[in-house]
Amino acid sequence: MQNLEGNKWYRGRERLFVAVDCVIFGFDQGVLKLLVFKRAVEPLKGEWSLIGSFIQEEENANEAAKRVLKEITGLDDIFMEELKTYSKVDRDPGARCVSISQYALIKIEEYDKELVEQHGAFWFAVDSLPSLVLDHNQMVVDALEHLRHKVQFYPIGFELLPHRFTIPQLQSLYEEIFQKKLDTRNFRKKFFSLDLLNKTTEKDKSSSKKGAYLYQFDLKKYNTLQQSGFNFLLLKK
Amino acid sequence: MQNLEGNKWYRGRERLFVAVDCVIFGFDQGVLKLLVFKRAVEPLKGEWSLIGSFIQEEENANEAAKRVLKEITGLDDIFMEELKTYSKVDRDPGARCVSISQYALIKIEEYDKELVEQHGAFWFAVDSLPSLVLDHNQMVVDALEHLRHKVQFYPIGFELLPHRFTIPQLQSLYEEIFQKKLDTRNFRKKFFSLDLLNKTTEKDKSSSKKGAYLYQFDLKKYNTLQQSGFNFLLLKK
DNA sequence: TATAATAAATGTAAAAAATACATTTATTAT
DNA sequence: ATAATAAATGTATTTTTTACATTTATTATA
Repeated sequence: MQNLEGNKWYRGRERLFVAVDCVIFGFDQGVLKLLVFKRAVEPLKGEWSLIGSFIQEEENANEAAKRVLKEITGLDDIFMEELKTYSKVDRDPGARCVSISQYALIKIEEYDKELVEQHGAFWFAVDSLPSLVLDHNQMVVDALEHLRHKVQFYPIGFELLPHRFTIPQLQSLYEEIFQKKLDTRNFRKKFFSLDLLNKTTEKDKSSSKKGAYLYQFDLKKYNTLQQSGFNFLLLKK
Repeated sequence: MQNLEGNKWYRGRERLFVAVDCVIFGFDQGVLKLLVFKRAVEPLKGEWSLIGSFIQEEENANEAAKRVLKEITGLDDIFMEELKTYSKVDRDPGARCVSISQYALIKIEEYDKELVEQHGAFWFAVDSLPSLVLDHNQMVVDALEHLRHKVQFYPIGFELLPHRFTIPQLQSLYEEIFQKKLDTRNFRKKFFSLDLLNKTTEKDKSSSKKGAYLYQFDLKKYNTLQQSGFNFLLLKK
């Protein structure tokens, strides 16, 4: 980093605390959940909060968020994107602090349950969240809105499902995200027409006698299609 | 602001410079343009740049961006939204600085031309921009991608047009944004079916002998429709 | 004052996509 | 063998999208 002495441009400018906060979604048995965190330290000890961190010297915002996610869940290599910046002057009564929210979609059966417990983190259904500190409830509302929009145009739903999943699981994910029942026949027709699912020969019999075939999302095919101007667009209405 | 002495939480945390940078779009005679700025002061004097500012003590990011926009263009009450945060450690060689990009859509005939000139700002067609400082070209690329997406789902195109505009103007705006010729008949049919345009009795004869009727966007109607789960969705492909 | 020139405005038929809707199938437990 | 359960499937109707060419209003000029 360059020596700033004598550089009028930076001299006297305010510097702010800059944090990231992670909105971590999981999909558990038909329910969309969020990982929230009971603060063990002051300030705001004992209150529910998203998981966050100040940005450190040697990392950018996304790296900070990934670091936090790794610390809490043990998970690496997760779908995570910046959402929005929260910069209201008084949003944090402790100090002037800007927070960059990042949302993550995780496969709920893969995270390290012990680690999560150690960090005082819990899963809540998104529709029955407790009151969170600062503007964290707003962050969740914004993240949900974004998720609902984005999931229609990009195949990110798979990030919330196991590597192999059934069509009923996939449908229930979309039903949960859109808060709307979908027709089985039309859902399948639509999804199969996209030609992005590979059927395996195995069935998941955990929720029926007949069992439902397991499928995998074909990311390579998607990438190829997308490059040629393909539109994922799942639901019109 | 609370006294932080004794508050372990903040003590020793790094503080960063936080700036906003404005990606200002305008639509001028069929061409999508961007307002860029020749720096008059060090550092990077003489180079092309987006217009930005450090966030000040008493303002949030959006307020900072609106302040800048007002200073440069004289315009108030402009469509402006946060886009993305740029936080790479070395993005600014002068100091560790995070920038929040904000994009604005302005009606190009309304800004204060003298003010703009005074500030060394110029309009460039987006497809022939000069090289900009830091990661500002990336900001523009990201803003364009966002604009292309958003304009399909939200009626923000009108922010770039005069209050009253013709259908040919509207169509050329979409053609310019999507970089694609559209069919006049289908374009009109689609737009009229949305029922969001009010036809006036006046014509604009500046580009044809016959003249084209002037229309206005009906924001109230849009708001009502949107609340009842309406989908703007302009183009499928 | 007729004609040429110019961009604006319009309609229809065919193809594709979305929707509504009910039965059969595979398997397990009794 | 039968009952129970969730998975899987097909078709007809409606809606939306697409492709495509001519007429209209006006001004300038011959």
